[in-house]
Amino acid sequence: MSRALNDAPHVSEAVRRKVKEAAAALDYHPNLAAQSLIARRSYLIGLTYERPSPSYVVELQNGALGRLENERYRLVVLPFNHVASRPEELGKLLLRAGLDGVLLAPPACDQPVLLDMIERQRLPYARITPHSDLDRGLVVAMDEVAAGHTVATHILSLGHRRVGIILGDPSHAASRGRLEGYRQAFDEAGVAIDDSLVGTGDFTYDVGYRVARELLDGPLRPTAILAQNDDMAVAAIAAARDFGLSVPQDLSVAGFDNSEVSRTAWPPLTTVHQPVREMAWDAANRLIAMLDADTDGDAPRRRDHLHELLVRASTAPPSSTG
Amino acid sequence: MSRALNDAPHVSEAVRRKVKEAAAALDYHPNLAAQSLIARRSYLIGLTYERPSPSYVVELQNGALGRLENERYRLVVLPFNHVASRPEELGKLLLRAGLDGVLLAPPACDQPVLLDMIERQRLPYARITPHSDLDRGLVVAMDEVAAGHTVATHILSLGHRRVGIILGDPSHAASRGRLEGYRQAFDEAGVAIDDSLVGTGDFTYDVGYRVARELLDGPLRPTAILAQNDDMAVAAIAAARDFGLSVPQDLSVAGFDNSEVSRTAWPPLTTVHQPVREMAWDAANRLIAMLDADTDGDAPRRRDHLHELLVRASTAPPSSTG
DNA sequence: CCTAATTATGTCAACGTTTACCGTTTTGTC
DNA sequence: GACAAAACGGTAAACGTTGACATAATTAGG
Repeated sequence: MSRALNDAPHVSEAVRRKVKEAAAALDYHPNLAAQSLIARRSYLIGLTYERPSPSYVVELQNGALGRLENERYRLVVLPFNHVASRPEELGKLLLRAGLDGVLLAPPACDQPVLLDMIERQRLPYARITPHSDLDRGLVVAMDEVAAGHTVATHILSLGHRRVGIILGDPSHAASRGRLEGYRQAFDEAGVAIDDSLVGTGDFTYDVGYRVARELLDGPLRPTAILAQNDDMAVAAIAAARDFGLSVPQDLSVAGFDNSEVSRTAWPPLTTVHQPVREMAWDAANRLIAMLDADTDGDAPRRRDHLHELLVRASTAPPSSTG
Repeated sequence: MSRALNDAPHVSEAVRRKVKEAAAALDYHPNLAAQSLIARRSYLIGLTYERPSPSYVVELQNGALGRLENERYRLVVLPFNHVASRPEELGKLLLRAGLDGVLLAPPACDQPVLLDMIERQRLPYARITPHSDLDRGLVVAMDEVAAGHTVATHILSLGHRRVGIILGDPSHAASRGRLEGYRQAFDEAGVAIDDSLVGTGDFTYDVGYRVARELLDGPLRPTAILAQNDDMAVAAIAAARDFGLSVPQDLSVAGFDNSEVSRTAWPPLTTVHQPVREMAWDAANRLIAMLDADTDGDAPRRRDHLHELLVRASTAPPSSTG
């Protein structure tokens, strides 16, 4: 009888114990489908993301799992590539997955079409570091502009003036936000951004490597490179090595994300710590709070997490010969 | 009516079309809990693994997801640390998760207690690269001994004789298997393994770094290091740098796994490609074949995948001064 | 044109829980 | 010891599908 196992009131201790013993003896496990059916809950939380670096995915996942650990909720992973070009497909996938709620990482969290779909079906969702429509749904954010500003200021204050920039995938709004932060820092320092030193990557090592080579091979070789994630920053270091440049003496390189590779690279990367794990935890936390409360009115809908500049060995003042 | 939507026979085209239109208009989605209840299936596949490198996790996950992509099955991730010391807890977790089947990565796949539990509850499972009880359950394997043999032979054939070894976590049977392969190769070459040059790591960068420093600081500095995964191999390169040794001139380093870091490290690592993604795909494939067939008799229970030695720039013959 | 076969549609039990309800027993109070 | 109140245990409806079965409508064959 369900009352005994679920510690409901109005049941004697003796009976409760006997039932629990019998259940244990028979290795009885309640049927989750039946429970779901009656509770109108699947106790499944979805996590959708798009092909970024392994360390990012794992951080994201671990953050969410950390919050779910002692809950009934389970995490279903639903990676999906090229959301920008086919948001409805992802929407269908999510709606068919029978989820109670979904965590949307970039760039899916910035697809209005997708948000429309899942709102229409009343599927609760939390957005991790979105960059548009910040008033929609639960939002867990990092101020990308401020983060970009911080790292660019670091480079400029070291004295660099010819600064190369490797942008991330243009479909990720993070790329634009960080660039905007760079711009502000450059403006404040009275330095102009040289468009010929701005290259577009896609957050992968390989493309980052190609773009870095182009920057270093150009007429105005930069003395520093701002890469929009760590993988591309590591690629820039590899490219520098090809040109016989040592980091940070001949070229400073700064990354973004504080991923594992930024620690294990040589030299260790100056980077910006994105508290991905904490943000994912927070997103899961707020999502399940909303699910369990069965109300979505009161809680603050947006929460900002702080970035942190980690100055390591890959940045230094430009050499006098530079 | 379910007949119309599920394309069952005995329903007129006209009715079928009308029902489907109405369903689409109302954004109707069948309730998965009710379907699960009657089908006695949750259409959930679990994946459990233990805190290894991000790239390994992502490969594993992507392999499994690749197979599940166009199936009804969804993937639930269930990482779990320190299985060796508490296998029953993982067993309970898995049994309570309401899964149709589970993919077990190391070291969970080598816990007899765990296998006993999930067998008793008739939870189908596939084991990815297990090392003991190879006749239990569905097995997707790589011959670790052969792989260890291959990489050790490579190092020996370059002429190295003083070879340091950094083992992985002892609770992973892979560590023992690879070491056994090293032994065979050393025996064949008539070279003895110097126990003072064997250190025990745990597959992490940090511990690998510490162990590598100890090896390089000892009385008999090795001319080559065999690390049992790439993260520790990269750590060994960093340690070598601390001692003013360049790789591969003064020290050869070989890793294991062909993880992303092995490509992006400098110099790029000689390593052994473990077809993790393919094995995970295969494990998922065989598992769902078993689930869908509702029989577990006929298919071969074990399948071996091939390793591949990738010789890159981190290994070279020992310098004459060595 | 009638019967039989075929095809289409409607009905209802079943899946395994939870919860509300109702009847019974125990406990407490005067 | 009688009564009210509280505690307990049993029963049955409900959750949203599927699939077996029954019934109704159509078609084919004699």
